[in-house]
Amino acid sequence: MSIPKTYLPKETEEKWYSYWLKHDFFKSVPDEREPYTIVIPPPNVTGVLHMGHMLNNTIQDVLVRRARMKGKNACWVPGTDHASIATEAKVVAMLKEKGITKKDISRPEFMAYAWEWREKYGGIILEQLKKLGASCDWDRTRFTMEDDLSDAVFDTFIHLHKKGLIYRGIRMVNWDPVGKTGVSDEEVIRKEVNQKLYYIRYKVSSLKSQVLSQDSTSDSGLRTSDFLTIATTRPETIMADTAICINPNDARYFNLHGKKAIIPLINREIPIILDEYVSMDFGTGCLKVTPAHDLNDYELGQKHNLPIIDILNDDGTLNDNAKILVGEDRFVARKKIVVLLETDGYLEKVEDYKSQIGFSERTDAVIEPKLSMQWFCKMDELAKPALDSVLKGDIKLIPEKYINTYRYWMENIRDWCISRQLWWGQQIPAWYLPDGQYVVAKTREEAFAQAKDLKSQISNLKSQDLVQEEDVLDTWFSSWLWPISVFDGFKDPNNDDINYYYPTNDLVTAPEILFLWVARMIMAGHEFRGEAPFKNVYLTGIVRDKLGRKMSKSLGNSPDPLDLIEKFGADGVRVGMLLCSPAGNDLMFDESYCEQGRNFANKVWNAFRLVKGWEVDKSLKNNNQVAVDWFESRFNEGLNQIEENFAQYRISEALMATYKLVWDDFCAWYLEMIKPAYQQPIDSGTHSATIAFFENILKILHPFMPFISEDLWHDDLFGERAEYDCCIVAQLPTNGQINAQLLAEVETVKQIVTQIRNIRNSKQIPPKEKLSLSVKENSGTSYIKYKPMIATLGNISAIDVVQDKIAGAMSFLVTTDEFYVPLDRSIDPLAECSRLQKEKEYLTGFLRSVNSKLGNERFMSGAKPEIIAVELKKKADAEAKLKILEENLSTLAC
RNA sequence: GGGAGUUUAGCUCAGCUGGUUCAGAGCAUCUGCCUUACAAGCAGAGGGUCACUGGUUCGAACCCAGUAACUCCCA
Repeated sequence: MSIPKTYLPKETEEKWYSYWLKHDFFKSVPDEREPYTIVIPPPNVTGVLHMGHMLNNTIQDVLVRRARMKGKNACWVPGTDHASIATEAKVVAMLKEKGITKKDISRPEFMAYAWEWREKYGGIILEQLKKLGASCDWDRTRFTMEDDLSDAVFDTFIHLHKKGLIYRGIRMVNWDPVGKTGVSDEEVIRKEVNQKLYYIRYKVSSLKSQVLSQDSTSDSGLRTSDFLTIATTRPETIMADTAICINPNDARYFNLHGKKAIIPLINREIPIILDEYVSMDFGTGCLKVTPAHDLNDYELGQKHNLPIIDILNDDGTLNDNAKILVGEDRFVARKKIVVLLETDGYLEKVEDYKSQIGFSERTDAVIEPKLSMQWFCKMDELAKPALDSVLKGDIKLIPEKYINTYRYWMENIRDWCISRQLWWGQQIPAWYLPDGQYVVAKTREEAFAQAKDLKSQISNLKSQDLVQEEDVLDTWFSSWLWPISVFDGFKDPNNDDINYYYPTNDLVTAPEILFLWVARMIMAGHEFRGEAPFKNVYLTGIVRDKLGRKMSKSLGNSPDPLDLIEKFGADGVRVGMLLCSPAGNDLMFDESYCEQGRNFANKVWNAFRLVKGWEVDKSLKNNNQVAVDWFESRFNEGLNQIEENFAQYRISEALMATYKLVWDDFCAWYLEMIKPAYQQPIDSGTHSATIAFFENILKILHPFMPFISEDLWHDDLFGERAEYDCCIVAQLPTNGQINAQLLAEVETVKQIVTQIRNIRNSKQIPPKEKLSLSVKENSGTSYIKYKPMIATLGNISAIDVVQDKIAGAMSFLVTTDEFYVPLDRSIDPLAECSRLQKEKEYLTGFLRSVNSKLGNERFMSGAKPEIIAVELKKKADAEAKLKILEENLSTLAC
């Protein structure tokens, strides 16, 4: 039998993942146990695994595995969402390669292609999650476009429409000219962009028109009063202007009141209006008003009853209303119009200008504000219970700092634009009559029945006369139902699953979608189940690179998670992710964390090799009972720390507590305490205790490192395992006794050992050379019990208890006990002396500060008695130590 | 422009209700070790004016006020 020196994760991972699957360990069905449920934030079907998923799903898996090991019926529901814009874009791209354009095919044909695409690629990301070790109940995998979930969407729409919460309206929406759909505010990413601010002259028309001379492009133009100058970043929209607005208080422009301006190039006359909205110190103080292409201008236009001229097509090209540059793309048009303006002398100057511009999250196209008829869902009524449940603490946000943001958003909530001008998605179940009225119904038949009942009935209305709304619903309109719909809570609101698993326990997601998704799920939970969908929301940070930049494809600064797993093993990567992810803060990811994780796995592997290699001699008596008792106490103490950290969702700290318990306490101290000399056997008592410890260690490691723990679990060192006796379903150890005195005394022992090692280090004494140790016990602590431990750890041949100081030996002080290590080489009295002097200085200073406190009347009267007692003890200890130090210094005669 | 948050060792972070000379962990660094479980390791060590300024207090990394820098959200 040969165990490799390093842990090799690859085969282990494949082996145990399929073993778990085969034995249905991830599967959950309702039973009498307490449920523990997580629904996955459904990744986008078009997606591939990125670092954000890695973090998010590692955390979920840790929580789920831990719940399973605490005897709960753990259920982690996986799935994907249909991501209408992103998927439609992919499908359009695929069709383009085949030489097909979307408008050449029918809606059903397009949908067939889309489904084909999703069959082929939609499962990739879920397969990747398996590599990470995700213990999802794969039989429960759902997809937001599947029939049952789509039905839930339709029923919800109809329900909300009946309640009067859904309406149609013209709104300025964020238009994505590439995706050719409206998108919500949350799907617009604002970026600061370097732009140009163009200063353009408009003739003022009630004056006699003048012929522009070639050199009139100088600054003096503004003051000639024949012209006014506006500043704009979007010169291509001047053809859509319907007014010029100035501040009525702007003294510079009193002369313009009541006059009109003429749009350059197209010579259309527009009014000059007055509104305090215009800030006098921005640009020139003259604002061009373009209601069709700017949200603020739209509102201004409404206020002043201005006409609306829309000069853009859906794809961002100019339409006939523009009169000039028709058919040109908006950005091409911008360049060309600047040339035209300049040629005709209308361009006064151009300045560099920085401003925020919106980009489509899905297509990265510059968002165009556009007026269009959309469907909206009223939010204020739905938002109320959703806000309350967070404020009352029924739902906990972790970290809590998000409560403020959540509250602010929910109190200022705007209606939700739920329609999208796409095909891939749930087509809105609204049916138009020939006269423009509409009814909302799930099927044509139901719609027809309703239509016939409308008052303004159309004679001879036939079912075929109804035309279904072309738009589909926003993907979030499916996702907000996810915690209910995955358990078929709409189809069958009283089924066993929904009754058992709902509300779920924890939701793990990114703060960026707190409103987009989490808040809406909470609303849906209250609206459709009368209760919040989960109890805790754990908000992870954003994964950034070590320079603090968000990881993104375009920057190319994101490692491929699967490469990382290949390189460091899934366990190593999981540990690496968690090591750098404080709750709620962004994490500066670096591969070295995964390396640390891999090293940790290797450490566990080698500890196992050590224990595995021991021969047992039953005739030996157990010399290690103190060590065994100590580690048991220490383990229980560590268990408490881990438990506490988990209770507060401090997962990276729970991991660090586990890491130190295993590496420092178990490997570095305990195993070294009990390790028999080379090729010597071990007694059976120590051996079996150690194996039991090891088994417990595998359990506490399992949620973090499922593969290596499961693999070692099945080694015959632990005896025969039944087929279903697996680490994944082992029960975590429960809290046992903690012997505080023992723990404290061993800490003292460790200090002694460290001091001995220091002496070795400073005197270049090899670890193999045995030393002897004498102790002068002043503190009342007896070291008899710990003699074998100290001897082993410090490689000491004999420990004597002495009554007098030993001259000429190396010495050190632990608590108030004096230790002497006689050396056969001479010690350097000067070095020794300065070391003691330093210690003395420190203690003197310490004592001084303690004394000054104790001598301060206000401290003595103000501080709590316990604190005073502590100070008194500090004083006594320091004085005792100082006394010994002084004695030693005088022995050295320096 | 409004709001929130952050600032502690070279890096990533702990530090609960103010009370050990309180400044801590992991990683990285340095020194010495190939001591047969592990060099993906072992044993040690060095690193900090707790962003800055003031205040409250017997006592401040912690509480208060102001300043600066960074981040996020909203407009």
